[in-house]
Amino acid sequence: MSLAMMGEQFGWGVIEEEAWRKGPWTAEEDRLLTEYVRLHGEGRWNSVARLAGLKRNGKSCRLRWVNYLRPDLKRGQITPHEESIILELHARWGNRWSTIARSLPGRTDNEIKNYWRTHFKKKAKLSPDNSDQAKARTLKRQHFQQQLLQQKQQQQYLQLNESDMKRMMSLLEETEPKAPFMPQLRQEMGAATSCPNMVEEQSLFYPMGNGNETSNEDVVWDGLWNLDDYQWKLWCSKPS
DNA sequence: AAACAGACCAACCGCCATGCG
DNA sequence: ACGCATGGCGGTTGGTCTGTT
Repeated sequence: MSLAMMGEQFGWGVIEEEAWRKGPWTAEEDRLLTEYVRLHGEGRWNSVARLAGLKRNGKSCRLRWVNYLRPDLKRGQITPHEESIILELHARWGNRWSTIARSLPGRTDNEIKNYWRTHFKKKAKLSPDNSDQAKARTLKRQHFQQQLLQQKQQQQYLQLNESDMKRMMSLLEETEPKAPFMPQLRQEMGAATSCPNMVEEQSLFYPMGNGNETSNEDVVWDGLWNLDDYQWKLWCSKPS
């Protein structure tokens, strides 16, 4: 007899299924969770589930909020600059995604993890020709998704009321000083990071720019697309 | 046009650390 | 000191979409 059948026979499988919902979140669930967090703040995730009337466990609620519903999330495609930071920090820290994410405000560890896995883990295995094709395909896809996202964000902004805006601003103010890419700090520390391995061990300085940087840097990173791990480490250890 | 392969990403799972009674 | 609850993290899975054959 399977576990499922036993559960059905004795009832507990059914009870369990009723207790916690799984799978994709509905718009209504998102609304309930967002509303609850807006009123009571983050934390106590198990209570959130109960008090907000959600049939989701605390873990699921936290994950949904952190990875998808948080108002300070940046969303949209990773910029070349962010990409360089991800590569750089991954070379330094390995798969410590949450640590890497802290240096990229508005990005989640899950997002970075997914990005790295799809863009870099397999990238090294591809031949140059396939790599070009894949990149072109990815860019095309990203462009399309970006358009959709912009439309969605515009709609969301229109729906934001004043209190939402205030909350967002206070969140930004809270996170701003912790951001590791403050130009004045960079000056004070005299950091010159023309090569990834020259970043300070604990103090990180990553000017994010506006995502429109192109030209030389893009050319450099285009070349890096095809580096495998070993080549990448060699490149990192190059004197500038 | 349909089948297939690969890319992408949301969500789940298991483990570990921490805080609290 | 111990056990429990909770939150955080990294790895993995599964569904969907898109491009290729």
